[in-house]
Amino acid sequence: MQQTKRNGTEACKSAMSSVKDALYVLNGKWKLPLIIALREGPRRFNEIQKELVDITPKVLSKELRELELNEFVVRKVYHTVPVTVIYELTPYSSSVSPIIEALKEWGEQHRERIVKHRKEEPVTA
Amino acid sequence: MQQTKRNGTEACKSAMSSVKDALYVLNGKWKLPLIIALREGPRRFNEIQKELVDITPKVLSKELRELELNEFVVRKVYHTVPVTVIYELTPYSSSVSPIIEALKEWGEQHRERIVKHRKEEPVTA
DNA sequence: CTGCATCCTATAGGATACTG
DNA sequence: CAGTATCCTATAGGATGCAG
Repeated sequence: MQQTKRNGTEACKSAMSSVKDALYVLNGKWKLPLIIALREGPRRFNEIQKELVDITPKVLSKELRELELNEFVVRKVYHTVPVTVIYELTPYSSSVSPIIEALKEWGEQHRERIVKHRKEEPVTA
Repeated sequence: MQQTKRNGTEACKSAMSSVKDALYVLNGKWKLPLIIALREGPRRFNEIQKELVDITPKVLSKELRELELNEFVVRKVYHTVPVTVIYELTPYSSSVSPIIEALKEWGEQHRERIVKHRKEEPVTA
């Protein structure tokens, strides 16, 4: 089976669809930051909201539900008065650590790169 | 400096903001798949469109412009008739490879996990 | 405290048709 | 061939207020 035309190779197609799957599950602005926050330990709704700074309760609630569905997070309810709800990571959630590390490394380096570029340029206007 | 309350640690905050930076640049459905496609070699607009299957010219055009801005891609124009335009990856683009690899690995494993779960469950309704 | 209900805006992304 | 123009929908995400 020869590859005369410049079609995508099988390896490429496979990589593409796996990456798409991953992006589909981890999409959005908050999923990964949320997991990062919970890596510090189990947290209550309000605590999480404070750590993520700009997230509204509605969005946080939705994100937590989606993370629960994908089995990254478990929700534990304690029948105190008033009720206490604790969110904590599952063991499965640690499977995304390599992704988080890669993004973290890259984000740091990219930021440095941007800053350096700015310095090399004359002041604009 | 003691950590009595359950505030986010500095390490956590730093990780979170780096990851956010990365997500900001690599956001959307197509950026990473596009880079994966171009790893096979330089491509013309229409060739890329075919490989990404479902992308429309408008969206492809926009994504390519953004990748160019972030210096992942260069656009080369050849003044043939009709004009030929080639997109190719820059050396800098390879800095995202660890991210792509991590997502690819995880996407594969996650898919397997889902399939296995399905098998273990009785048929729904 | 832990969210949900409601309303709203902005953006992503798609369909279709068209131009140099 | 390599896009642009126009129009459209769906979704993300935010603001505010309220309920158990």
